[in-house]
Amino acid sequence: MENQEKILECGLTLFAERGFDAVGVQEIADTSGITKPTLYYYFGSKEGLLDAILSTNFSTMFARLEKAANYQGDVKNTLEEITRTYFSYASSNLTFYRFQLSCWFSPPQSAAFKAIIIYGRRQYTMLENLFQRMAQDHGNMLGRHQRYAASFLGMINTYIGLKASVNLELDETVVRNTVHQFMHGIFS
Amino acid sequence: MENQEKILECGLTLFAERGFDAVGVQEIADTSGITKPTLYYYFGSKEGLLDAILSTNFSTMFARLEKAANYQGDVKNTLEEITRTYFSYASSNLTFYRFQLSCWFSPPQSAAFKAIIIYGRRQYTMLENLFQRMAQDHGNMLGRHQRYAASFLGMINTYIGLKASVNLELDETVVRNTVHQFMHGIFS
DNA sequence: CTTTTTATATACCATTCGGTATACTAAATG
DNA sequence: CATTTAGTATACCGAATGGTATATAAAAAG
Repeated sequence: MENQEKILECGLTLFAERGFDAVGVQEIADTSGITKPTLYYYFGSKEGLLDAILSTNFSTMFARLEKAANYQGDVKNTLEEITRTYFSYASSNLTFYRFQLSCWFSPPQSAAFKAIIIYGRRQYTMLENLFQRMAQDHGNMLGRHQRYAASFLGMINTYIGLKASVNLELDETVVRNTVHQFMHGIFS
Repeated sequence: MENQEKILECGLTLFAERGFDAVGVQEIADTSGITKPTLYYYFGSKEGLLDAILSTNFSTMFARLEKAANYQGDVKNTLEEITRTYFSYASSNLTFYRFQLSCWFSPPQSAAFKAIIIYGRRQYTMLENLFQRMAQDHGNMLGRHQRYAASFLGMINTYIGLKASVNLELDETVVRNTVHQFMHGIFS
């Protein structure tokens, strides 16, 4: 494997285990089998490495999500497809997904939060736009797209958390239950 | 204010702003208007200070929660009372509540996570016991207390998150909606 | 009154931190 | 062949890290 990829992979692993601030650049270099100047050659700084880790991993996630968010009139179906995509991506990229969540919940002035905020906003924007399109067909959803986006993503992340903490298998039943429960919260 | 309390307060503020690892002991001492040996006299280590911050703040939260978790046959009422307690505590102790959440989502080998794990477990245990008592009256809840506890707390934290991100007022309506939505997820 | 205990500060420790100046090598480019 | 460019390593930097040995002052206890 190329040195650059090796650094990205080891960086993610170490950050996900102990956190961005607790891992030193030296340790990342040692684990990757390279030296510090090589790391700085590719990523410029420790935060540059974090940015690169988030950027590369999120790009594949967003690619899948944007396909799933293709609303054509069927609310339930679209929300299920998005939920399925989140569950599937989180299941097969659990290290990254958990790390990304830890960044999102990090203190507001921490490096981890500052680095992830654009990707968090991008998820919200995608979901808000989706709920706005849905509201054109369902008047009772109007003007609530922000809350829908936030609570929908919160619910998805709750169930992804259940996978780790209670060994919940994120199968098709859970997908349907999640969306069913969310829509009941909306339409009643 | 006593030096000890001052350190606890400044420590919480700084940790909540930038994270446990990113804040140095020296800065906490300076902000508190004391010197490092004084901090080490009271708390022994940086992690000792973190433990003390969590311990003192959680003790009041658990005191309120355990009163609220007094199930006497009315599921809806009890869950609403717990939700109300969480919302109320989080609203009036937002700095601590957000910091506590950031610790809970921290990487598994980080100091922050190791320090908070016993309080996280205690919340789950309290909720699991509650759902187990409820299952004695409602057979269809049997054997699911772990998932109920995790998803209930997840839903509560999602709505507390909405307060910060979308300015959602956590009033009585939200309390009832949260429990209604959660129970619909259970009973259908 | 002496002694112990509590609470505080000065000054220091070794180690690690993120980051870099410099040199070297191999491959591509002219 | 000469030169540039990409990639890598040695050896170093000042600053900050968590933590402490020691001294001191006041108060409590004998």
